[in-house]
Amino acid sequence: MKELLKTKGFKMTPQRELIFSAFFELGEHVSVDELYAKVREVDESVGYSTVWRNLKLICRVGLAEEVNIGDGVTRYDRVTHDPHGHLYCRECKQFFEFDSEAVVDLMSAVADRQGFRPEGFKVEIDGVCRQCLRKSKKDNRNGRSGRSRTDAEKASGQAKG
Amino acid sequence: MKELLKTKGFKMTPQRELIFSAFFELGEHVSVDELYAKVREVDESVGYSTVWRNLKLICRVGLAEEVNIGDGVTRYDRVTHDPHGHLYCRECKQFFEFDSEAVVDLMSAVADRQGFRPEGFKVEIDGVCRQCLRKSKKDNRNGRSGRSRTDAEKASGQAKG
DNA sequence: GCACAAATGAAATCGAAATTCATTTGCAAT
DNA sequence: ATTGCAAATGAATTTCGATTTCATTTGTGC
Repeated sequence: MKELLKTKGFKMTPQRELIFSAFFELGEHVSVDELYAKVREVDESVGYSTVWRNLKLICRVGLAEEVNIGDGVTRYDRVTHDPHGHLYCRECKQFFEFDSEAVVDLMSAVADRQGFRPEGFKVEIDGVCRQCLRKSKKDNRNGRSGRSRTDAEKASGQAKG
Repeated sequence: MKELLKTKGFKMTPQRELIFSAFFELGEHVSVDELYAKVREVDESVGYSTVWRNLKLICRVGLAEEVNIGDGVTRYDRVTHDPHGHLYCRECKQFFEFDSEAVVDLMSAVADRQGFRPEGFKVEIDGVCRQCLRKSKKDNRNGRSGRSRTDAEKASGQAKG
């Protein structure tokens, strides 16, 4: 690791070491804030911008890549040997992963057909996960209803959503 | 269209009508700014927030959905009957599209396997498009080189990227 | 040790997204 | 056509994540 950085002209500092290892201890889909919190558990003095810059650095050297699901927060995924896609549950806001040889094959087939050189892909399926499906079924049985705001009310910017 | 809105409790206004039709005149991957510009060509008095809110409304009623490629700008895609994926060229920053029955099938297969109810999916392949591949080959032949900044220089936040 | 580029931390800045608020407008019921 | 009122509008503002600035400190090669 240290060598990977050195050969590219980067220095190794205590903060950097801490940030890197913290990133790899956390799972996938790490946001800057999450990483920052994790790092601060160990060393209170590390600055936010240092965490941010090092997260970018981790990407730059090819150990992670950005993931965007559209909630306004960029997350970072460790680059593994097996590419994967994401299932995102709209109810519980959680990520699930899936690996699929088939997806990879399909992606390259599609790219090939258009003379496109693929360098990476992102596959995201939005929906509702098993747990939440169960839960909402139960809620329906118990007769949960009560809508408080009309569609129009929600659409206008009059209240926090 | 007018009816679709009415049934959901929304009113039709001149601005809304203009914004909706402008959105559908523009192609895919429309940003708020693009739509705003388009709308202002016709009516100088329409406000930015009105455009923004109506673009959200278009999504809310299911006629469009957000697309995020990670460049910090949210774009909106018209929802068509045939779902599609995106090819994004890292060189020219352009989008290309592809349709594929196979992708859809694969997506639902993956979701099924995990008891996940899919409501939508996003497939993005990043890479380099045909044109840019050609261009970079040519550049190489002409001996373009010259690096001005080290990796470390680019990684630190000292200069605009 | 010395030189010097790289790295750091605090604060400032940027920009897209979202909201506030005073005012206007669509439209359903008179 | 008038009226009541929620929805819609536009300008300005706020929010908030991402990114940069800058003065200072720190690694590394010599």
